[in-house]
Amino acid sequence: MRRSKAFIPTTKEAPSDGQLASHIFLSRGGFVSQVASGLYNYMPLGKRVIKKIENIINEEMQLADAQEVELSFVTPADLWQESGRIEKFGKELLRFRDRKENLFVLGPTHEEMMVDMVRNRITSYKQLPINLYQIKTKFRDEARPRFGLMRGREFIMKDGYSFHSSQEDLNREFDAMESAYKKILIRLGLDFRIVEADSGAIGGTGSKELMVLAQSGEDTIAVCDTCEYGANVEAAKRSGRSSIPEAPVADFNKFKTPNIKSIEDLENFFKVDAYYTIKCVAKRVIYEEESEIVLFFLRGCDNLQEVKAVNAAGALDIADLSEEELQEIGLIPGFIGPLEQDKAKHVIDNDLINAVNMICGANEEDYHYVNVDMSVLGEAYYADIAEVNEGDICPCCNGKLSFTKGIEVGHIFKLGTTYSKALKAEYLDENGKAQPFIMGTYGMGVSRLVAAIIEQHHDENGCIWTKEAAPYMVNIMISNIKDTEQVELAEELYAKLQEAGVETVLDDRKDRFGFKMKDAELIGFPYTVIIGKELANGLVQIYERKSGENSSISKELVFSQIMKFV
RNA sequence: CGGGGUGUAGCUCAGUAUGGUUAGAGUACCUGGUUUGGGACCAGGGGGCCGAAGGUUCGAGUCCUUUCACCCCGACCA
Repeated sequence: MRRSKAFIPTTKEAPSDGQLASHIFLSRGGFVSQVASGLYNYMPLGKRVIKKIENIINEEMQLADAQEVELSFVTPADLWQESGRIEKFGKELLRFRDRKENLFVLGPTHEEMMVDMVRNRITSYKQLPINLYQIKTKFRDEARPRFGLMRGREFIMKDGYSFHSSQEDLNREFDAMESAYKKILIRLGLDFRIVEADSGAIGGTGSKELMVLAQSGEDTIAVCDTCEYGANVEAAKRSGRSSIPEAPVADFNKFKTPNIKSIEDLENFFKVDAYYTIKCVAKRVIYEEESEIVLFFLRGCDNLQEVKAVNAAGALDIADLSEEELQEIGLIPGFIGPLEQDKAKHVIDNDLINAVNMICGANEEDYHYVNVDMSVLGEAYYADIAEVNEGDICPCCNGKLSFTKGIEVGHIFKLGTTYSKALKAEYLDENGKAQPFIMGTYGMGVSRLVAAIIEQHHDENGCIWTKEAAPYMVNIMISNIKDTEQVELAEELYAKLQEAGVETVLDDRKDRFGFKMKDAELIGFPYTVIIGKELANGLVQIYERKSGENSSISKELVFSQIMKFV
């Protein structure tokens, strides 16, 4: 492409709403432009990068025997009724009616549609397994789109669904998809981690997220410093703590604790580590039809992990509540304890099973119990509801956990029969008996990957594209367009590279050296061939964007050198 | 959905407290010339319903009311 003819509107100035490097540079570099909140146009460079990523996905999916399809973007609301997700998804579903007043939904993900396509067409176990996927625009009416392509409302996603006649076969496919996804991210040059995750509203087990490591990531993940274990904090487990403080010595007693309401107050008052205190986090737990107050008890040094809490309560959601609401049911905020009290449902963290030497609220104004032995509770409801802390011991080895931030670019999980049952999608097994499909689902955010690559690969001057994702591999920069010798060599090299199948831009604009170099750095071509004043000595330079290194080479050798690099 | 902020040239922003020539700057763009190794210089030029609607006033970018859009923090997020 001749730069003089290319539609690549770069700007010196960052958009006023740019927060992240990816947003700023993709916008300044002329890759994307915003049209409304969470909606973006892809300009030529952006479109090329999208295609690069799609091609890699397609190649790896083919190797894994997955078949590409394309489902209608507009989906009948009936299907969403059938699966029950029209309520679950809520306002994120963009709904509208056609001229005949039929209700439709813009697809935010396509489980229902894919199941609908397969049901009554795949009818025998002999036709299984099958893995179908598409790369398609999705729409979720996010409450708050942000960070450019990272969290848009309209976005491009690869979503795949597999159908099986046994759990074992699903497990096999799941592993195959995990390794295919790994390959894709490796090819894109990303530093990532596969972590255990919560499966969210879709339901299912064996949920894993592919996280690109970046400080700007929206997810916090716990990783082990010794083994491969990694998990979203929403799901992270621990086997213990790196150190357990010395236990306080006391007899069981009810103790006057005037106005001592917080864990911090207790620590100071009793001179005891928060580990030996019991914290009560009261929440309103919301179910499909009703809601109730639930008391979550944990060690004072831990925090409630809300996703775990929702799962433990078998709820749809949880919400904060006020002190007044607690008082209404006879609880005294600051002094709530799990003993001799059944004003609301209790969920107690696993780490408190048989815990001893504990201090907890006495359910009486200004009183706490000391030296509580939790085993006196007998049969209580225990669950894992605490968020792991940095320094906790890995559940898989003896390493320590630490936190890092990640961008979720992929999510795979085993759906089981959630959708096939709801939508009555069945096949006949060996015995001629109808069975619901056992399903897996595999998602990868294509447009989000564009942003994730830049989050991980940029510097203060702009984008640094990895080779497999770069919109163009080589930029040939003519320093002085009036120098016919420079122009001739550039044209010759341009023709040769194009013939060799190397995606090349020829910067034949009339601008000056500095301007064109800044522009090349902003766009982030992996290589720029500088044809300039050194040509008088028979030399040109190859500038490598990643290292910033500029190496001189004779004009005769530049073509073969470039071919070696790409 | 709660809290806060911003809408003026393609882009980044002044101007709005205190209403008063023809609404400004930088940058980008067009023409001509100079320049050509790190976002050049000179000269000339085009580009605006000041987010929208209503109101107050002799007069509104500026004051009042309504509304829309976008951004930030939070809630939310397969």
